[in-house]
Amino acid sequence: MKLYNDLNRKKEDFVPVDPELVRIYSCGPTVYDFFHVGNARPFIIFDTLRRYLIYRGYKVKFVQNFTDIDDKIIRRANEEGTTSAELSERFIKEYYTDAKGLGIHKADVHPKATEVVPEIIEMIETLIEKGHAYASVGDVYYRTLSFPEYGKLSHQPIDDLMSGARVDVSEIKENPLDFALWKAAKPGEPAWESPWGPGRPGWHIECSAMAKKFLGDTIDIHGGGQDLIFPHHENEIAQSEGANGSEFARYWVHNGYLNIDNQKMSKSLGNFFTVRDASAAYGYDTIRFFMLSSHYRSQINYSRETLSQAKAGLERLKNCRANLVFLLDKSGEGGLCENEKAVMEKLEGCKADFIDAMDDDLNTADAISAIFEMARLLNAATMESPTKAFVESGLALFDELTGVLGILGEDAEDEDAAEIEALIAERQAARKAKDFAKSDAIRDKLTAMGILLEDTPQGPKWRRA
RNA sequence: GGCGCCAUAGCCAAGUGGUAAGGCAGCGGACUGCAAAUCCGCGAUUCUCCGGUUCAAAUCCGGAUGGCGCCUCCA
Repeated sequence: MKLYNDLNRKKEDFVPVDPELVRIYSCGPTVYDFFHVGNARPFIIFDTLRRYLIYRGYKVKFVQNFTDIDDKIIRRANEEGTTSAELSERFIKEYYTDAKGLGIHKADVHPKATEVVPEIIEMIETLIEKGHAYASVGDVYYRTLSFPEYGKLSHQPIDDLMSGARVDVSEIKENPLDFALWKAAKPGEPAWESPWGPGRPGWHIECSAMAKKFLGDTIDIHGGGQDLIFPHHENEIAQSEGANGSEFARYWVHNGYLNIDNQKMSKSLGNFFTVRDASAAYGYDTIRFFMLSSHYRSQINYSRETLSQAKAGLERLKNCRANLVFLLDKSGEGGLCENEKAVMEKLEGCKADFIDAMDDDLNTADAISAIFEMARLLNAATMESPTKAFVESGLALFDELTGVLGILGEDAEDEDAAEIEALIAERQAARKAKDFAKSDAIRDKLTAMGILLEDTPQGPKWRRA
């Protein structure tokens, strides 16, 4: 597999340090609110990368953190008259709700920053010992100039970074580029004891500490949004490599931005959509499908039109699968006929195309086109009395590929099935009696219940919209 | 000022040297009580523009125009 590595800005063959186990760290949410559709992109992308690596036979250890202590959380908690801990717990729960809806599997470890404070302190002490950090009035800062490779991920000469850095009027920091590892507690803020007095960890250090604790000094893939390249990931490299003395992450993979109506998402423009709200409008599955319909590194545009198009496209794949499931117990026994054998070969060709696409830097857009081709072949081949053997193997292959992308979700038991089946039977009776007014009325009623009904040569077929 | 990205049919979107995937929308046909779904057929002589390299370029090089991002919290 090839992956684009931002360290050298090239597609590289992916070779994990340990051929048996791929170690991935992906930056997770700061839990002070529902996460928005922009946040959802990396979650979906790296979930898909993880699924694909597993599909290709790797074992994967996947770590995604929760930032559960920071300025925004403290501020929001104060506004709501609650504590940081309660607020972050609440939005961690909400994260899991949306993540599950989006088909994002739970990470192997979901560490919280507040759970690794001892490891963070230990790492900061190491950095101080090695001359990479210094304490200053209860804070601790990273001495950026002590790490000569600073800027190697963002490809910025350190001089340019310095000229762009905000000049700090105070003399707390030695250099404007220095960033906080430990922040002294202000009155009323949550605080942990440390050698430098009560305080809390800076944002960047938590990821370095968690990656080290759960994945070791060198990880294979570090993921996140492009906006984290600088300063967050640059700082992680400085911290981890400064403290551990070894390479931190071998492949740095970043997803592109998500724009709203061709504009950058921003609260001042009011073009902000949470996944919770977006899912109500289009469905979680549409959001995931939409994200995977373009290459992960390109910018994508979230709009009413693009989401509606994604929903319609996904519909085609859902119909294909529903048709196969419907035919499962209605198809004839016996082995594949000659024509079906030929189609199966073409389906295998689609699978090969799918793998080629995914191997090429996770080209999910191209991979999806292979699935559409597969759908066309399956639809055409099952128009009249396919064999059960064909339907079964076709469905298995279809599920295999859509499952890697996680785009069709899992079958859910329908609690209203009995009632729906009764209505459909009633409608069939009306149709048989050529009482079309009644049969159409029943179909309208089912439509209102969110049931899509189709008449087929094998009888009526229904599924949830 | 520094570092980058993008420009492909009405819309979305693959394609990094060999003669333009796929999807949505639309049109025609088949099927259907009607519908839905599905199948078949139809759309870029051409990839923003201008030069160049090459037997050959959407793909490489130079330039122009337009759009965007990072360099500050941010997925």
